[in-house]
Amino acid sequence: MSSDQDTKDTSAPQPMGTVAPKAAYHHGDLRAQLISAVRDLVETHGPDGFSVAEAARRAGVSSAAPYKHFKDRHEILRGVVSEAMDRLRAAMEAGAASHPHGSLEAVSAVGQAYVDFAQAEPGVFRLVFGLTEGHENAPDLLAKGEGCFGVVVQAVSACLGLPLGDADAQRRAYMLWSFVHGHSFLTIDMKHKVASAEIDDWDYLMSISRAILASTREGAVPLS
Amino acid sequence: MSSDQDTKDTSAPQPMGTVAPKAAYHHGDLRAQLISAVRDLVETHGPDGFSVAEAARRAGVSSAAPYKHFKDRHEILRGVVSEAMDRLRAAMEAGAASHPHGSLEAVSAVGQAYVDFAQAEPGVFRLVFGLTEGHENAPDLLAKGEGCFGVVVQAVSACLGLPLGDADAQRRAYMLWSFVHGHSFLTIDMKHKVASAEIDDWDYLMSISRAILASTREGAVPLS
DNA sequence: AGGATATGTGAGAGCTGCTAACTTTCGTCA
DNA sequence: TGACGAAAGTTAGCAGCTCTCACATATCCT
Repeated sequence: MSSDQDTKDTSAPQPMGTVAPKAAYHHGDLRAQLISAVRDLVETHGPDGFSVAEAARRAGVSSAAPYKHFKDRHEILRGVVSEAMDRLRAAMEAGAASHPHGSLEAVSAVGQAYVDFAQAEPGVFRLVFGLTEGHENAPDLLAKGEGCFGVVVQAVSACLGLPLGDADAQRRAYMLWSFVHGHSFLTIDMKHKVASAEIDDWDYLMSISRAILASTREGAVPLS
Repeated sequence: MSSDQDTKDTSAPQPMGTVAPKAAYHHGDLRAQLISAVRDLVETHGPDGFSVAEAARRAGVSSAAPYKHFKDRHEILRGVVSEAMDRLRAAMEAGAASHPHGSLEAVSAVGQAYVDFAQAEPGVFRLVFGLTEGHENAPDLLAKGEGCFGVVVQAVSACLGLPLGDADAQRRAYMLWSFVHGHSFLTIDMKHKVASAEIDDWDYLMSISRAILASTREGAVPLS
């Protein structure tokens, strides 16, 4: 029930020519619109500089309306995070798919998608990894997180020619992930500061991928 | 003026035997005590689950008192961050100093200190790297951030036998840092979840350090 | 049609951030 | 020594936010 991000488009009950998103009397899809509004707010005013009241105002409803769709302010945030993780995963998969299966480039592209996301939506990115309240009680978010990690594992395994469950592939995927994650964070934290400024992401990612993956049996990166 | 973290200990004007931090009539060091209270709150209730009212309550003063020391709630947070960065830097330097100068172990120890800090104070750690409001207007925090990075650069440069300004050392230091940063974040985010759980930090860090630093001229990690 | 249900509104309780005006304490200097 | 000004605290209070409750309205199902 209550499927997320319903682009299901309730298909205007009355074909009255109201321009566009004003739509239905009973509003139609407040939920999606609220999430969208909150995403904007988080992006512009930072993760804590958001209020459900303001979001409601932007959606053109009373400040009590949101509570018909979310029990908490935290649940709204979780909704935003959930939607964001879906997009992140999609971007990662698209990145992997845009290069030959099993290639080093495919691995790098997954990382690039990650970095791109962080740079394009730093506020949301921080929100995704800054959730503390309700995080524990949100198995769906954890599942999506593992799903994202799964994309990395898949690309890495393919590149190494190892089966999906392989422990070594898993470890290297984690190494890669923590690398990309850290780079993403540092990048958005001091956007135009410090030495990191003039790093070319793609070269950087390729270097790292090569360093971590290029030599499984040559032991250049001896794990454990 | 208004030096931060004054451990300057106003040395009880009246040597009345009040046990300890109750102290002076005019309270003595509200500022430090507020920062401490907020640190606790951030740690237990998450970065946004803090209120200056609650902090004031804990310090035993009225809810208006904090505004004699900080203009904003944000400024209090910045105070906490500032203090935390001092401790982080001290820990990193201590880590480096506990191993031979220029050794790979010294580099790893810097990373270990970082990870330890993140695990010991996940809330504060997230706060440090999650600040958005006032971050721009806080050159002191940026300076401290670069100071921490400087510790890494120093250890790496020493390990590689390169001068302090060297660009290659700088880049490798950044790689290392982003790695450690990412690992720290992922570790605290899914403390007891996902594959990463049973990673031994020290082995992990040594592997990474070796991979990134061991071969400057052999080009195992060809940068740019 | 008619009730059940989902989705909206308005009023309001309780908390918070922050300011203003007042009071107490401390340091300082004539 | 005592008066004065600044520092540091207090109470009162406004505005804004979260969330709830009772009520209104639109939609759906039979």
